[in-house]
Amino acid sequence: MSKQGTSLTLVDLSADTPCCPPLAQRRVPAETAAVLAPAFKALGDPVRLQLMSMIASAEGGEACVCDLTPAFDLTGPTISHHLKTLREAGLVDAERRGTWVYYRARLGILGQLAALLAVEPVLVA
Amino acid sequence: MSKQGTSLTLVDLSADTPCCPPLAQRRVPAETAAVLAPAFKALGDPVRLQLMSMIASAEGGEACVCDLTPAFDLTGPTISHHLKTLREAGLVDAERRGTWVYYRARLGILGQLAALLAVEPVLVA
DNA sequence: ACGCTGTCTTGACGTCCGTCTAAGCAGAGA
DNA sequence: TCTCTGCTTAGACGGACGTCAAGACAGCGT
Repeated sequence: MSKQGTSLTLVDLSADTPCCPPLAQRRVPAETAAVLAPAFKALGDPVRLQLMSMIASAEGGEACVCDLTPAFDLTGPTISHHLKTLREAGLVDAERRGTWVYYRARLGILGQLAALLAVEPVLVA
Repeated sequence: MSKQGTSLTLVDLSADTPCCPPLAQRRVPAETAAVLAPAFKALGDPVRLQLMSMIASAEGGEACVCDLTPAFDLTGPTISHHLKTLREAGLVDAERRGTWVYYRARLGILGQLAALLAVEPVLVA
């Protein structure tokens, strides 16, 4: 987890990096913004926001693509494309188990984004 | 700026609407996603994320365009365009006082977005 | 009143994004 | 092995986005 991964197209955002104080407390540096903005951009589409919610709120924290796809009036490839976007943003993980592919939310990343937007100091249980 | 925001294409997101439980607790409905996604999309650009942070973390909660613009290697109109995007997303308010225009962050909206992303229940003081 | 300074709007251009159809790949079952 | 089902990738197309240069508008100072 050394910080050498600067050439990544993908977001790093390992959960063990506390990442940053609230946006409203200290000005976000350019490099940090460059790393975090793609995550927000990934959530900036209604379909992906719903996908993210369906995955994160699913039983066991994971959802099958076969359950996600029929929830939208979109073709399979389009849903797959959106899931890939979420994956590349580091927001979800994919795992194939037999016939089906399951997606699991990275709650740590989600929590970091929440902390960044938090106005009041966030108290975590 | 006589726009009072009644016929809106703009996001409503009034601070008095609790809006929604955490994304990871209950599935976000399509209409809610359609309203919230533009706010995340607005934060999905490194420049706007920095602008948002600079405004929210500024003294008195507001920042002058004349302070924001020179912080980037971008032209004035481009910064103005990004600020308009933040304004239309309901994330900031603009006010002209004499020569300069000041932008103020809508912390309530920011807090709602944070609450939506929150994984653990958020305790607000 | 006049010009000056600061900000916003307009119009344009290149790139990226969301969506589709068609094709490719991976497992499961017969 | 062959085929069927489920998911992803590839290619294409229309629309939206980020950026800039040029022009327009609003206040201030002389």
